[in-house]
Amino acid sequence: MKQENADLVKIKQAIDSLHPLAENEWQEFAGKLVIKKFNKGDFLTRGGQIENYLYFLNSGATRNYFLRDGKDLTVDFHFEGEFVTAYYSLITRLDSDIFIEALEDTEAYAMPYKFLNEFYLKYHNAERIGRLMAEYQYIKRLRKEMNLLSKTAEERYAELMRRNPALIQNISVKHLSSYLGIQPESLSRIRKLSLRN
Amino acid sequence: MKQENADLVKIKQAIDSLHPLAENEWQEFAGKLVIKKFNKGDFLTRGGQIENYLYFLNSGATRNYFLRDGKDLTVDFHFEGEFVTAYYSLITRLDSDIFIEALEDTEAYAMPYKFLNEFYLKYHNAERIGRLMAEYQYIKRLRKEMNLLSKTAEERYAELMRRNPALIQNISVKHLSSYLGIQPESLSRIRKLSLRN
DNA sequence: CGCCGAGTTGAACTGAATCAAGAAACGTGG
DNA sequence: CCACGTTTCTTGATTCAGTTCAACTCGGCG
Repeated sequence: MKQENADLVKIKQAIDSLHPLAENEWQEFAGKLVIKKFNKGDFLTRGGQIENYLYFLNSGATRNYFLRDGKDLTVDFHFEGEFVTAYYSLITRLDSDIFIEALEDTEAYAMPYKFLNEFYLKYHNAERIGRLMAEYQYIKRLRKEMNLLSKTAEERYAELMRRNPALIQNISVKHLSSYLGIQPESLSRIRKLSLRN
Repeated sequence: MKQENADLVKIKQAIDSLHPLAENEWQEFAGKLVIKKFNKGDFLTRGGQIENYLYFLNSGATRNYFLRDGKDLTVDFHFEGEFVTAYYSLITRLDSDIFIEALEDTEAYAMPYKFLNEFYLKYHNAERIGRLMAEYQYIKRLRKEMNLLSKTAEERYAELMRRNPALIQNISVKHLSSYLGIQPESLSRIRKLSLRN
């Protein structure tokens, strides 16, 4: 009980940092949250299915990826304190191309789509949070697209290293390289070169 | 006057297709729209400035691009009946990296940021339209990122050709190639090969 | 110990970039 | 309407970043 409240504080802060909810709105929202636990390697969301949840990570880390010609291509990573979902599928109610896997043991609050949508319709504040969340997701995707268009693999790696050094510690070469849009061997070589500054 | 109403029908339809507005909401929105005309080559938005408008194109076409090492890289094209803006800057109120230029003579309705934001705050329906617009923008960016990660230049060209053949007619090789993330010479070669199927 | 998957290294290959030159299309002014 | 310069497009030759395939190293674990 105390445990659960401590976790709820984190998600409440994450929401309030976008836009504050009135107390009754928050209570209603929190009442619909479902706790979910995933072991390393489990799927939060599978490709070919419709996304039914918006997740908030209490602990752990996840990877959003898709498959193409048997290859596994990483779109994004998420960590404790962040929202995750197969956003495209959540919005469109079409089958997801995106898989979300737990990179380590992960605990999340899940908000079912049905309630999320009702919540958007019922409360203007909720709708605003939905807008801000979508806008924030948009910005992430645009930045990454701009990087892919304008930078070499080496520059993309250097930038990632600068902006998110923790990521480079914890994520496998295989996953990092597919996030950067290159092969593991190439990342390995880039790393070797970048060591001697 | 009749002319103006004819144009307003288009933007009203575009909005209603996201989510309908009440009559009074629409009247208030329409009252804030400013007509702007651009000659071919004019800028709707310049890099280094804060985006102050959400545009709706009554006619014409635009290109969103950014500069890097003197190179000019295309993020997106927009045509009659679509909304355009330097979305990142509009949202964050930070300087835009994105330039928007008119590819031909273009007429647009412009909604000033100040009013747009007030409109979001004042009406739940408006906020919802803002959310849906952001979600739609997100989807476009995700799709393009997935293409850049997973497909060769040739595949990206073939897909674009399939989905948007008009674009290939009207847009210069220089702009199309930078949208695809390749050099004009490469696109020229891809085109030659794809002629003999 | 010995296996196994992840990471690294090497060598050959390839898709696309770059550099350079020519051809076609375009606009502007006479 | 033509002539000119300018930009855009194409083609060729070369280079290069990153891929592919294969072999080897390393650390963890049964």
